[in-house]
Amino acid sequence: MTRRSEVLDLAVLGVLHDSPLHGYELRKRLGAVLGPLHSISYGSLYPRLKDLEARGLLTATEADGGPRARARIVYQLTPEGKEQLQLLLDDTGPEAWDDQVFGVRYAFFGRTRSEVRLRVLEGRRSRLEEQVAALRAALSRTRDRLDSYTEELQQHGLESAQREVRWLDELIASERGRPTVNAHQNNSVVEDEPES
Amino acid sequence: MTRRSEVLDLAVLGVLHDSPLHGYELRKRLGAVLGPLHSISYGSLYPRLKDLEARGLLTATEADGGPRARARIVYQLTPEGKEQLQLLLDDTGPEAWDDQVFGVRYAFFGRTRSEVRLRVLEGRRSRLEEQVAALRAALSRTRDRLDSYTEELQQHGLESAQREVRWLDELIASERGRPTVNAHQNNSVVEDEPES
DNA sequence: GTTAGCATGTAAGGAGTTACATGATTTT
DNA sequence: AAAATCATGTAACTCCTTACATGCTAAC
Repeated sequence: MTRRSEVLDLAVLGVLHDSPLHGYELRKRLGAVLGPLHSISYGSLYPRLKDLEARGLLTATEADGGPRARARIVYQLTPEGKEQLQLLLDDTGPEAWDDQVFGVRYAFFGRTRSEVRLRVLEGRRSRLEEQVAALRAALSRTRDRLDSYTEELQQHGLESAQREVRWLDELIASERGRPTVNAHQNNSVVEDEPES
Repeated sequence: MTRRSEVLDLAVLGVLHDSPLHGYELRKRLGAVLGPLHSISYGSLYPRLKDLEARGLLTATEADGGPRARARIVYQLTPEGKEQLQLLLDDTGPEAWDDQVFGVRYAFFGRTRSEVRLRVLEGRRSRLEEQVAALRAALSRTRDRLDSYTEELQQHGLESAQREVRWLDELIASERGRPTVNAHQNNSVVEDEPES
C-alpha cells in the first residue's frame, strides 16, 4: 500500500467482493467498514469507481430495475479485481498499522490469510506501544509545565491507547488459538428487490 | 470556525500565547496539543505562519542567538492575534465537537470561559451519543449478516465511544463543581476523592 | 568524519470535501 | 403537496504531505 488511497480501493473491492452493488448502496455499506463517521462522500466515490473500472478491476453494468429515476449502475469485481484485492489483503507495509487502515484491514480479516492476520495485529500492537511511549514521555516532560487540562487530555489518550493494547492482546491470543482454516461463508446478498 | 483550517490557527495562536517561539520549536509543542501523531509537517506550518503574519495576527522577528546556523524567526502574538484567539475560543460552531477539534479546544480550556467550556463538553457528549446510537443501529442491522470480524470491530468501537461518554460525564460534573473563576492557573480537580 | 538534529523554506502533487446540477420515487 | 430519500455526476476549492534545497552544529 504505497499510496494512502489504496485503503479506499481495499474497502471498495472488499465490499464489492461480497456482492455487486451500485454506488449509492455501496457507500452505505462502506460505512460499516470505514466507521459510520468518516465515510466517503459521493464526490469522491463516483470518480473512484470510474477509475477502478478504467483499471479493469471492476465492471459497470446498467441494471434496469424497471422505470427508475435513473438507471442504477451496478459494479462487480473482475477476476483482475479479485486478484488485486488479494494482493492488497496480503500486503503488510508499514501503513497497515495506521488507525484508519487497520480498521479496514480488520473488517476483512475473514478473507485474510491467517499469518497475515497475525502480522497485522502484531504490527498494530507495536504501533500502539510506540504511541503509549510517546504519550508517557510527553506527560513526564510537561508535568507541572502545562495546565491541568492539557495534562488530563494526554492522560486520557494514554489510557485509551493502553486499553487498545490490551484489546489487541486478546485478539492475538484468540488468533493463535484459532484453527488455520480460511473458511469464509460467502453470504450472497443478492442485490435486487421485487418490482412492484 | 467556518473553515476546518481554523483549528490549526487556534492551535498555533494558543501555543504562541504562552510564549513566543520559532517555527521548529513551535511544531514540537504543537505535538502536545494535536497529539503526538498527526502533528503538522513543516511544509504546512511555515506557509501558515507567513499567512498568519500577513493577516496581522502575529509578528515575525529575527532573533540572533549568536553565531547560529540560520537566524531563528521568533513569532509572537499581536493584540489582534490575541483578539482572534479569544474569538476562536468563544466560538462553539458544530465543528467544535469533532474529534480533532475537540482535542485542541480542550487543551486550551485553561483560557476558555467557563460557560463555553461546558457548552463544548456537552456538545462533544451529544456527538458521541450519536455515534453510539449509529453503532448500535449498525450492529443490530448487521448481526448475522456480516462476518464476526466486522462485528467485533463495531463492538469495540461501541465500547470505546461509551467509555468516552463516561469520561465526559466526569469532566462535566467536575466542571459544574468548579468555581466560575476565570483564573488561568485554576488547577484543582477535586471531585469525588477515593479514600486515600 | 559522519550521522543526527537544528532551522527555514518552496513546488508539485495527492486526496478529499462542498456546492452545484438534475430528476424520479417514496413517505408524511 | 411537500419533504425526504434515491441516484449519479462534475467543478472548484481546500488543505495537507512529500520531496527537494540549503547549511550549520552537536554527538558518536
